[in-house]
Amino acid sequence: MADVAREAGVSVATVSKVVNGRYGVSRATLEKVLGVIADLGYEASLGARSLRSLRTNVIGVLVAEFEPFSTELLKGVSDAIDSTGYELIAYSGRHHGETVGWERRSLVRLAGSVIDGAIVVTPTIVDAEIGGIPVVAVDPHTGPVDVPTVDADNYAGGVIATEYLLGLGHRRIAHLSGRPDLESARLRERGFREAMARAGVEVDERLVVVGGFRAESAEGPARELLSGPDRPTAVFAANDLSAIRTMEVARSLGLRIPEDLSIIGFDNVPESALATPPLTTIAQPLKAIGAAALQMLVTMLDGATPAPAHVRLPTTMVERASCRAL
Amino acid sequence: MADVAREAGVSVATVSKVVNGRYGVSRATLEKVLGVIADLGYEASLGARSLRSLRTNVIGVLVAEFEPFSTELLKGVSDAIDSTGYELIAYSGRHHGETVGWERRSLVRLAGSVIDGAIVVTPTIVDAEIGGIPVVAVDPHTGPVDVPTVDADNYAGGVIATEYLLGLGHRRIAHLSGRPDLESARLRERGFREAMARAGVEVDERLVVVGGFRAESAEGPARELLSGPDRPTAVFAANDLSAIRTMEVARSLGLRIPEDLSIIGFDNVPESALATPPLTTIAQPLKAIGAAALQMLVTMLDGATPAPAHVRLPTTMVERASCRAL
DNA sequence: CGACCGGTGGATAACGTTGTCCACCGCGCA
DNA sequence: TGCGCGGTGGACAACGTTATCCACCGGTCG
Repeated sequence: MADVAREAGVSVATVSKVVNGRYGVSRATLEKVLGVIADLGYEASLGARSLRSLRTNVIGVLVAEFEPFSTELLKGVSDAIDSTGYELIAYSGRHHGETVGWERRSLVRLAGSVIDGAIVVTPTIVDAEIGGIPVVAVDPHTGPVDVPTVDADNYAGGVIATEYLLGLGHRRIAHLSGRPDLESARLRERGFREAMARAGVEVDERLVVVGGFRAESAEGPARELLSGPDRPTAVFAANDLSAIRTMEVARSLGLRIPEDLSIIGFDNVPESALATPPLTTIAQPLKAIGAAALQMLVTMLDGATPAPAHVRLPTTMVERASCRAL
Repeated sequence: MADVAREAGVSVATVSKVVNGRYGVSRATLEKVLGVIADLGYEASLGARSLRSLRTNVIGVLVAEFEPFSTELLKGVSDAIDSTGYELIAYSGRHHGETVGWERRSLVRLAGSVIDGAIVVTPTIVDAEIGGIPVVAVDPHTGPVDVPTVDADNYAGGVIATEYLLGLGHRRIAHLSGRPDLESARLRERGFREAMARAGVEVDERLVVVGGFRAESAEGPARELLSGPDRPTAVFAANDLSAIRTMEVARSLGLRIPEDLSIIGFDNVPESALATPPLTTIAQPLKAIGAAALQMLVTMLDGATPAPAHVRLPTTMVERASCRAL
């Protein structure tokens, strides 16, 4: 900045004013300084700026890991950020095998020097303010908290999936549930039970088993479910990964899909469209979730309180070929 | 830091020494200070630190966009970084529709205040040093440059794929090539031609068409290739996306795979395993590439020159079910 | 017994920016 | 003509950290 000032024949203070679009500088000086900045390719030091002004115009997205879910979300945030004037960095905090407290530590480190606010996409929840910066949580897995949140309507998704199967005439419907410690999984199961109850169909508890959210963890329970004496005609799996694995298990048991068994998943991951047969599933509007979270965070950065503090976006069904009418 | 110093009854200078593991602090003071730091949850301000010491211990990965390719690579870097003592941030630079120069601008902004070095995963290449920080390029698309680079052996991959098809007895082999402006695509085609020449099989130029790297761009050329009078018995597609679309086109033309047409792809994207039939393809060691790039960058950060300056990792074939012997 | 030396901790000056004053200059109005 | 005022630019002190000194203290060696 000193270089720019010298080259333009003004003081650093004036350059600072120009850079920050402050009032009190004549048009002639403004253009002169702007010209020099362009010539020299000057970029303000983020560190020094934040040190002084406590603002960096950068927001961070903290993810547990870079996988399809968080990546798609990131894309949503990335698309939406252009209009806000903020920059975006993504940050994966899990390190050194520490499993607890890393979110907080990661956030604190960047807060107050690199980022003005954060969107956290992690299972364990944090406070509404960490290191003095506002935080929005996406898909919080641990129930109601005081942090502003954005998530998909997992409950409604469970209802939609179940009602779809009921509408196709199925009555013996199994639910391969997700990780019981995660709120999203519990909500999907609640939706399932609610839809069954509303339709007056009793849930056979032997048909509700925990499958987790990974293919491997679902394999055993799926096999158990399908090799019993009185097997279901349809399965609502808590996510696509377990649904796809369930299809494979079914095939290995000689069951055809959807002729002998209907399966519906949750999440609409890219693979589900390519599975054999293509998987009918419930889609989460990941990009919209990312965009909404960003919007809330920007509101908070402007000093306002986002209303509502908890946004729940609708889930929709993607009908493919893994279910059939009974 | 002042708080910590007061609480521990020492000066800020001493706290700084403790934080940085500098010599000249007694064990007693060390532990005292460490204890207070833990109590207060103190985290050094990255901005201030870099302002003074020109080091942040953070390296950045600059990607054009968050898609499967860069995400997998990111995971490789992320896995490898634990042992280095550096932190990782990812950064997507494309903004506001600017298509040129954004890499440089993004890098300069973060350089010198946030990151100590960068791994760039972008098509257009940059200088070896930007804003004074070292840079490693991954999969540079524009041929030899003076930046240290890491990429997969696209040429050998082309050879392997073609020789595989030749070994299955195919002679009329088509190549659906990638974006001609990208070095990786040209190398894959070179590998194809070399393998054909070595086997003494002449390339029918009508069977070499540009398909690009996206499913949509490949559809037309694929259809043209397969509906001609003297259609090929095998297709080597420049990437999996175009290969999968080619399979769909083939099916729509009444061709069975692999009975009537063998297809091999490139990249081994997750979808390829789930395609119908599962796609035989050439895999790039994405995680290894990320890890190698990180290793080179760390070497450069230590002041050394990485040797060799260009690392080329081997591609391997993943044999699935989309090819058969003639 | 005195000087030196290793070991320890502190004072202090940067690093590059921004916000707050303050000074100056020319013009209009009393 | 003198005073005030708006418009412009600059001086200067922070922000939180680190590197470079420098001071002190106890012990040891000559």
